[in-house]
Amino acid sequence: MSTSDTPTSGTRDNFIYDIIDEDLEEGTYGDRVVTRFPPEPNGYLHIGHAKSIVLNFGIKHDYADRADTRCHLRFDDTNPETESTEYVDSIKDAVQWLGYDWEEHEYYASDYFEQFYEYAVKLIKQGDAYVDSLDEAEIREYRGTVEEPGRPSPYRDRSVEENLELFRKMKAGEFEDGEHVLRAKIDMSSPHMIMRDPLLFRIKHAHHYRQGDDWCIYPMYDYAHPLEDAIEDITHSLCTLEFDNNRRVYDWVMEHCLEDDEIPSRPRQYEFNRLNLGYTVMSKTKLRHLIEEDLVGGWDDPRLPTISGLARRGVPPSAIRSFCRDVGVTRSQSRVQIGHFEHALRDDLNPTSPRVMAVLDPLKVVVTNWDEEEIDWIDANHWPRDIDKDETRPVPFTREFYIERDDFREDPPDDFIRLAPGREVRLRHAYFFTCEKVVRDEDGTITELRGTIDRDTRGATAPDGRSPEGTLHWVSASHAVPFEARLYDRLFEVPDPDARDAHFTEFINPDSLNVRKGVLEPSVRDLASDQRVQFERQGYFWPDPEESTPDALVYNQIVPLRDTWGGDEDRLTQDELERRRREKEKQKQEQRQRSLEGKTDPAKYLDDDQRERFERYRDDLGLSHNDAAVIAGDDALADFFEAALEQYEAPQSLANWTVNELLGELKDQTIKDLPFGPAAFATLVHLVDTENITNRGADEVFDVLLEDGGDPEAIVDARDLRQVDDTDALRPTIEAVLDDHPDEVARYRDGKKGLIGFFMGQVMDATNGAANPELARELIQDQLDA
RNA sequence: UGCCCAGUAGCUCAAUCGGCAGAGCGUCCGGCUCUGGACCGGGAGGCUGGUGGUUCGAAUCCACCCUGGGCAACCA
Repeated sequence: MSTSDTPTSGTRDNFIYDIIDEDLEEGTYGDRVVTRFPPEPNGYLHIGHAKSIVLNFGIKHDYADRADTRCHLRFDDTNPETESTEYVDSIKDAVQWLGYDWEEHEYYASDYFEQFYEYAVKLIKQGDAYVDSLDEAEIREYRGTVEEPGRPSPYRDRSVEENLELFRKMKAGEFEDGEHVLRAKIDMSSPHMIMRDPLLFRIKHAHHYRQGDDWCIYPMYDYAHPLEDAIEDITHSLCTLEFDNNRRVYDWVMEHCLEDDEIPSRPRQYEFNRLNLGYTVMSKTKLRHLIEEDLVGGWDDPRLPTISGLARRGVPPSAIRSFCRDVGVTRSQSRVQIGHFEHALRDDLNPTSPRVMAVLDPLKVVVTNWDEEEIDWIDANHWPRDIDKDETRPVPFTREFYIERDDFREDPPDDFIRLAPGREVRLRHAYFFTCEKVVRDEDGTITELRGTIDRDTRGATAPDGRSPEGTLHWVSASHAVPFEARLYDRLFEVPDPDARDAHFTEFINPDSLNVRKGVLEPSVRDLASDQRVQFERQGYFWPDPEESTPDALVYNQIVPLRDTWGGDEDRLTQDELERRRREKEKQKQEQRQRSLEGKTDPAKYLDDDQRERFERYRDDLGLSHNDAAVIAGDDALADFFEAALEQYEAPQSLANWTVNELLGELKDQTIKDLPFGPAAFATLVHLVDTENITNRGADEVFDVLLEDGGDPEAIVDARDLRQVDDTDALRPTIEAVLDDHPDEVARYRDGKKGLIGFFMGQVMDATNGAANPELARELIQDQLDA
């Protein structure tokens, strides 16, 4: 994995980049690639927004060498009631902190209010919008439900003049809130709820933080957002999956507001999966709840996933960037494990954080063979050997020092490699130490350890080559710098606190903040106040920017080191993996059962006429049950099929092509719009049946037909697609393919039989799909087994 | 039969418009080591949600079904 921001192969590739590549190739937007990050200034940004920021600004950087790129920062401030300048500023801080620069492209939706109004007037004039005077409850009622169609509002057919006049008055402030709204006139019976005449403008006599009291009508998101994109000449408008449905209105607004010549290069919306992190909450309301109830310290509490919280905790922006690139941009919902995030942090911090020693829970150790006054200043490297840096700092070794209480066990388990009575350990950078005596107070608590060091082991290596298994960090007692360490753990005890029956605060982890009074080695005084460091064997830390002072140092734990020894109970054990595998297998079984039980006959959905047709297809024409039902159930398809049948009387062949090939192309066009008719279709199928062309060749002809129409025979001749089923003609091609791929041949002969598909593909490509596949397969097999 | 989206290794994602099912993380084992860290090497882990169909060939195309999520705000 890479920690740099230069896009590396693998991490930058996602379906959006594919789309951009294609647009660049086809010149949809010339050489422009313009994205935008459009937050509403009504809350603080969190790591979920970071993913969007990294995506949008990342595109600007990644395509800079090939295209004219920009990324706008746009405040989507169309709702005066919740927005404020305070949020605008915090959002700008967050974007900058993440390392991105919007340059002069800082925009506000509220600056476009006049244009939104003008476009609305245009819609009204076109008859595409109307003023509705139903109240809120009535509008809801008229809209219907997901199962029942809506009904048109009684005001739906007001004249253009009346609508214009009312809308003007709405703007002029002549009505109260809620008296009227402006609606798009689309389709009240649409199966898509969003298209049942969506609201465009509502009346709101409210003070806007930027526009003051200039406006009393405010546009809705579905109307404003596409126009904002269009006004700014955005090319790729990226948003999260839950806006998928809204894309229909987005497209509608584009097509009804823009001029015809603007349509081809209009912005298009693409949806990607939002970031869900385990063991935390991300919604604005839940975050606000935590703060208002004093369950955390504020928006910048280091346990929060807010950008300000992460920044205060010490997470480097570069780590967030690489994490966001790592999690992937797809269309499938997902929840990312917190361990993934922590890995990204360590990966970023490891090569950039100098090592120092800190003891968080001190236990005093006295070296009985070391004088009170003697100080050995050791030149200790800030970096481990595998990092290519070598600054050092002086570390004092003295008679008394502290070690971590945890690092000593009086009665250690077998796999414990640290200090125990009579055992020798290595003191990092210093000497080997052997524990000889345990001192305790009257309660039995250990207060002190006594023992000796081996003076020959200075530099922590022994001349005789012995090497203790354990290495401990330590801090000289006489030179110790006291400090406070704040250790943070996940805020919630469950991975999905917001998806449970109980209120999410029930799952708050009581130990999410753990404060320790510890000691630091003196060299930390020489570090910059914002220097991130690794406390050896513990984790990455930095001074709290708000509360740490030179006299009272406070360090935040950014992330602990990976710990492979005991302790961590939610690590995935082998048993747990096995259990999950079994669970998954079981669920699959159950699902198989259910899906078998739920299976219905497609003929069940046919009406009487269709059923009659279905029976005729099945009984008279001998079509398979399924094909008969599919074709009979679609009137236009059935007409097409029957027309083709008059041309060429091969029912099942035509049915196969109709169902399996034609139907697949009919997702975004109708039969009427096809550039070819049933006759051409029948000819094509006939060519296949008579073995004039292969199925693969037929696919190619079909593609041409779909694109430009034409005569199949002519296409076959023009492209030289006639089937080759002559062994002598094929053999040289096959030999050439095998010669060109000696590695694959070797692997095939080694047992990787799946490669036959690869060879077939090569041969079919080489012959432009004309080779008789059965024959080709046979010949390839012969050659390979020879 | 409301509409839309998605189901690939434990997790996050790939698979060049039908042609070798792969990568990172995690896990296990080994190596290295003055951090139980980092790094290096290796292993395990898959009926591509299911059943049929089309095809020489299906994760990919078709049908039906199953599971999860989204959509019925004068929020965005």
